[in-house]
Amino acid sequence: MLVMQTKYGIVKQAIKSKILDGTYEPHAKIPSESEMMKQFEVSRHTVRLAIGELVTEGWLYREQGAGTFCADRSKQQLQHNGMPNKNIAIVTTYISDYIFPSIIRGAEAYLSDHGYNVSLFNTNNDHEKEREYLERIITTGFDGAIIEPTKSASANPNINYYLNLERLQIPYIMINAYYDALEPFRVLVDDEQGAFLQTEHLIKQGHRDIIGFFKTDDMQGTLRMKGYLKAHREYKVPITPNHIVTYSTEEKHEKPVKELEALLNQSDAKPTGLVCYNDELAIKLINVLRERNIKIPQDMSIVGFDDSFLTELSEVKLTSVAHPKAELGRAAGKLILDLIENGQGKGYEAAIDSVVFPIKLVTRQSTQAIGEETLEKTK
Amino acid sequence: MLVMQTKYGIVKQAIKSKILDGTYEPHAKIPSESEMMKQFEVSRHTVRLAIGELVTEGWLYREQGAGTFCADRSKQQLQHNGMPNKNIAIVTTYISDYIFPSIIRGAEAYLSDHGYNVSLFNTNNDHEKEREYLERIITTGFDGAIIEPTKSASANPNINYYLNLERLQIPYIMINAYYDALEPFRVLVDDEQGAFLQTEHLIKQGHRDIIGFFKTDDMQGTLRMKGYLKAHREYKVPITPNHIVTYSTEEKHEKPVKELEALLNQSDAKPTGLVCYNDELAIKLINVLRERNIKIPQDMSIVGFDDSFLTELSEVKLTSVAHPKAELGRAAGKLILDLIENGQGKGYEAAIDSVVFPIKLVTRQSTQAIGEETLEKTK
DNA sequence: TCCGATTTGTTCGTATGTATG
DNA sequence: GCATACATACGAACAAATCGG
Repeated sequence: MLVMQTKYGIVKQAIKSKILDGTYEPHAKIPSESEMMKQFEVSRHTVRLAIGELVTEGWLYREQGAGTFCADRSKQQLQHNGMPNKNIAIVTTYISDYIFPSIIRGAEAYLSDHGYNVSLFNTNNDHEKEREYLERIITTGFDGAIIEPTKSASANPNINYYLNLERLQIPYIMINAYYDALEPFRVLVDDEQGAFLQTEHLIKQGHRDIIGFFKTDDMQGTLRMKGYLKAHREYKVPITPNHIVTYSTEEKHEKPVKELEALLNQSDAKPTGLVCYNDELAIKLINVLRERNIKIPQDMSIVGFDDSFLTELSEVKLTSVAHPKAELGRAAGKLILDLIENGQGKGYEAAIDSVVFPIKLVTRQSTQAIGEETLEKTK
Repeated sequence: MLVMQTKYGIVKQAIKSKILDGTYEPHAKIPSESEMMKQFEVSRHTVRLAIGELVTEGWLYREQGAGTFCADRSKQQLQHNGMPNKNIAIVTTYISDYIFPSIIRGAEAYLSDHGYNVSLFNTNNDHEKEREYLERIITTGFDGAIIEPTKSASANPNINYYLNLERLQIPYIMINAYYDALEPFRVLVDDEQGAFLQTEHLIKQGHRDIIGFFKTDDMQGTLRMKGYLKAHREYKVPITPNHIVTYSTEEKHEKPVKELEALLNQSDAKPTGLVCYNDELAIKLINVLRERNIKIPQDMSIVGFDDSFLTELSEVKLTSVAHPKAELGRAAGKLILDLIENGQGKGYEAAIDSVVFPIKLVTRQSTQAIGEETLEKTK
């Protein structure tokens, strides 16, 4: 649904949300007009306008003297069912992220081969958008959904929608991250282990002052930070607090670069290694280092994450952590089809289970042991 | 219709009668609200109630500032008994191509905002797959399709499917390229002009031996080759046949690199400039040059195509040709909605038209005039 | 059956915002 | 810039239906 800037639109959306997230069950009475007036601090006229439209759209019905009630859409649904065929929704945060297309492609290929259509939605990491799409998944009648959670590190305001999906027996799985409270089926990469490998690699090469850059508004970032810390503890390397740089999606273009520059300018505990949230950031930081004539890997070792095509692009090939991207999408497609075709009711089928993908380090030229001479590159 | 005792019911009935008896013809303006107030001696609110219901029932439509008009009911019947849902298919060749996500995102954002679901299909540039998806689009009942043609340079064995789409009045548009025989609505970048700009730029800087690399299994590549040739002719620069390197999708990882190496090894007519099919190839070729210690731009100028984020990634920032990617997707979304909601039957509506996006050259550091000293980079 | 409180239904008045021509 | 027309919003009053006591 489009963004409603008008008051009645806000009221309308609020009511509709409570229908879709299951707060108002079919035939249950919704609050009276006067209650709504207080609740939203609007006039009765405005409340009536909102309710009126929902009535004409078939969401509610009114009974004079009695109240306004939630309509039972389940019956109309059969008649109304729009998409006759097999449809799966994929909800991601950013379609454009350099890493996502592979995952989407993997899922699309598998699902297409099994006769399903794949619809794409991207939330731009915005909870509002996520809600809008969950509403659409419920109303349009998708057979299942593959969802990358929006802002997975923070509490999710749309929990009720997910619970309603379960109530309506629309299977869904989460990829890359998940909301703890839901305990959904999921397909993940072992992010903590990944960052552990990044950090361990540098520690074993003698690095002690290692900066970690983590995007912490999603679960992946916080897990990777955990892996970074774990490696330090396990190898008894003291942790310097300001060597951990966290940033949010909005800050990704500015903050890490600025923080690195600040850390390079200070004299004590000069960093010799960088652990990056992903390859994109690593490339960005390499550019910063290049401008300061800091040689890689002689003066600074740097490790990326994702093992994307970016690792091969730079002059110095990037050491990175590899995870199977297309396979991850494929596994997600397989899991959701298992759920649709076999398992009704979460937890029923012991045969169906979440998947955690293993991860490994791919060593290239952007890291070396402290003090070591660079080997001449041989092709 | 039953007798309406309420005032708004009377007004409503009166208006409806005049529609049914032909007093108000389709698209004719009906009296304004204030006129109705006088005529029926009721308040404005009452008039609005009456008109409002007629609008939701599809008898009238309102335009702010202009007036209220009689709807054309004859056409709505056809649309209404069809599918209640809004679904658009996007068929691309490669979801994973670094340039595609932006286009898909642009289209997805626009279509989502207008309440449509977007389904994704990728053909891997395989006609078989394309056919499979076209079948699915027809049988599943999509409202429209945005299609990037598979192997657009060669004849298409699935022409009949496209013709059938037209017969079934399922609107479709093509992006990036199109099959000549169909003359579809389309959203394109001016590829020929783009390659003309690439080549012209080098010629004006004194380059005479310019290699052009073109992927010629799609229309874009052949058009770009045309632009390359046109620039040579226009500036009266002789064309060396083996300075044109063509390759297919399958060959893209190997052939251009090998051809470049072969051309560098030969002694006569040493190339001083490279015109690349896209940025990805340009970066790949830059790596080849780097291994041979050929300096860019002193010894070799190189121009990319797409103005993607890759241009900023390399040590030497890449001169490239820019086209608006997300806007192209957006325009495609807009065009298909125009066709769905307004235009039935191709060619009918003169208001709806194909779009060709302008293109421009973005000069960075990977090109310079023959013999010129490199300016020191200043930040 | 009636009463009164509650809830929706109809109607009027008024004001301000915004798009169109 | 101006008048016109629809869009949104507040307030008030009374009518009609429902429901519990």
